[in-house]
Amino acid sequence: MEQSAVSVDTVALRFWAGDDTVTLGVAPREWEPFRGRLALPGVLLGRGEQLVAAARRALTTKLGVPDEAIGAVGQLATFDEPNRDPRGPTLSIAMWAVVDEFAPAGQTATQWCSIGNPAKLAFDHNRILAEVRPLLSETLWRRTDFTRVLTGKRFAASRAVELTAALSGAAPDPGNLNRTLKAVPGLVRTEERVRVKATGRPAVVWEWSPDQ
Amino acid sequence: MEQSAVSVDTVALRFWAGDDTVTLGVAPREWEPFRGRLALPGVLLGRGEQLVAAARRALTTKLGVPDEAIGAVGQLATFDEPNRDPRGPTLSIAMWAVVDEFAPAGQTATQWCSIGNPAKLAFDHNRILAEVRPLLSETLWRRTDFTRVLTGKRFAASRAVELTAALSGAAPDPGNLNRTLKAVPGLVRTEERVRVKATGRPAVVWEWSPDQ
DNA sequence: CCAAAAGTGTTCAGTATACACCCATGA
DNA sequence: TCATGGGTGTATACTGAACACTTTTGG
Repeated sequence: MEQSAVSVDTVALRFWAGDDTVTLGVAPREWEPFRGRLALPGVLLGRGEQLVAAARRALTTKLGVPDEAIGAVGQLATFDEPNRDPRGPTLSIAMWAVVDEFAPAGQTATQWCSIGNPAKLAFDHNRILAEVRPLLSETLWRRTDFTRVLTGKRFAASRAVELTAALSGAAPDPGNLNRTLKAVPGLVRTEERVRVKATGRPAVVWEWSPDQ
Repeated sequence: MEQSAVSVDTVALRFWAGDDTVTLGVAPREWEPFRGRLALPGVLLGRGEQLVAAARRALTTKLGVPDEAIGAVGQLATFDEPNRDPRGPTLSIAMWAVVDEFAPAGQTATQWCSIGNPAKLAFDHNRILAEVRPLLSETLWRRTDFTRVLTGKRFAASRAVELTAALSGAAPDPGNLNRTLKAVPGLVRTEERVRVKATGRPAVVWEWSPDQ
C-alpha cells in the first residue's frame, strides 16, 4: 500500500555562554516548496533509520551542526494534517535536540531565532512550535540529559533564571528556582561565585557531578 | 527515498456494563509473520490517512468493531526499533481507542484480555503495552473524552473503583476516588443509589452532564 | 548610602495519600 | 447484629507559587 511520507522535524535549541536567551536553529529552504523561507531542519526518514538518527542528520545537513555538537535528542509528538506539505501527504514527527557550542565551518545561512518569538516559518512549523513549547518547558530541570546539555557543566544561578524564562515564557521567582536546582539529582552547588550582571550580588556557580 | 513502513497499532479498551474489568481487544494474525498469534489491531497507514482514521480502520477490520461503536481515539507514542517487524523496518505509532457496547456480527476470533495481565502478543506489542499503560492510567479522570466513553453516561461509584483499579493496577482508596469524581468537570452526582454488589451499602450514581 | 541583583525564610493553596470512623444494606 | 461494602472527615506530606526580607555587590 502506498503510504504518506514521513519527515522528522527537529526543534534544535542552543544556549551558549555568549547567548542571553535560548535560540532555535532554522535555515532557509533550498528547494521548492517554500524555497528561501525559513524552516525547522527536517529530513525524510530513511528506511530502517531511527528517529534520533534522522534528527541528527537534519541538524548536520540542514543547519551545519557537526555531529559531535549534538548533545541530546528526544521525541515530542506526531503531526498528521494531510495538507501540511503541498507535495503530498506527509507525517511529521517532531523531535527536540540540544546543540553544544561549536565553531561554524565557513558561511551558513543558518539563523538562530528566539523560541518565544520565532520567525515566520514554512509549512506548519509555527504551529508545531506552539504545540511543542510547553512540552520543552516541562522537561527543563526534570530530564537530566536535556537540561545538562543546555546549561553546560558549570553555570551561574542567574543563567538558570534566563534559561527558565526563555523556555517557560515568564521570569521565574529566583528564590523558588534556587530550591528547584537544589532538588535536581546530579546537580551540586559550589562555593564559587561569579559576576554575571554589571551590578548586584554575584551568583553561585552550580555544577553537574561527573557521572551525569 | 525509500522509507520505513508506518503501522498504526491501537490499544482498544472496553469496559461494558457486564465487564468486571477493563479489557483490551486483540485478534489472531491472519498472515505471516506471527500467523495465528494474538496481536494488537494494527494497519499500515494509508497515503494521506490521518492517525485517528487509521486507528478506527484497525478496529473495524481487525477486531470487527462497527465504526459507530468507536467512542474516542487518541495518540500515544511512536516506536522505531528497526527490527521490530521481521518483514523490514516498520515504525509503529501507538494509539488508544475506547469501544462502546455493540452486538458482534457473527463469529469473530477477537479476544478481550485483561490489560493488567495481557496474553503473549506478536511483535513487540507487549513492550508497547507496558510503556503505554501508565499513560492511560494518567489519562483517566483527566481527559473527559477518554473517561466519558469508558464509563458510559451513568455509572455507579463502585464501577469507578473497578475502572481505576484496572488501569492503575492497584485498588484506589474509595473515599479519595469519590472526591476525585467530585472534581471532574461535567460529572454530577445524582440522588440515585444502585445495588452493585450482593451485600453492603448501595452506591451513588454519577452522571455526565448532557453537553459533555 | 542607594540601587540592583542574588539568596533565604515563610506562607498559602492545591494535590495526593493514608486511615479512622460512620452509614446502609442483606443475611 | 454482624459482615460487607460505600462514604465522610481528618491528618499528613509534598509541590508550586507568591512575597517580604536579607545579603552582597558597584557606583
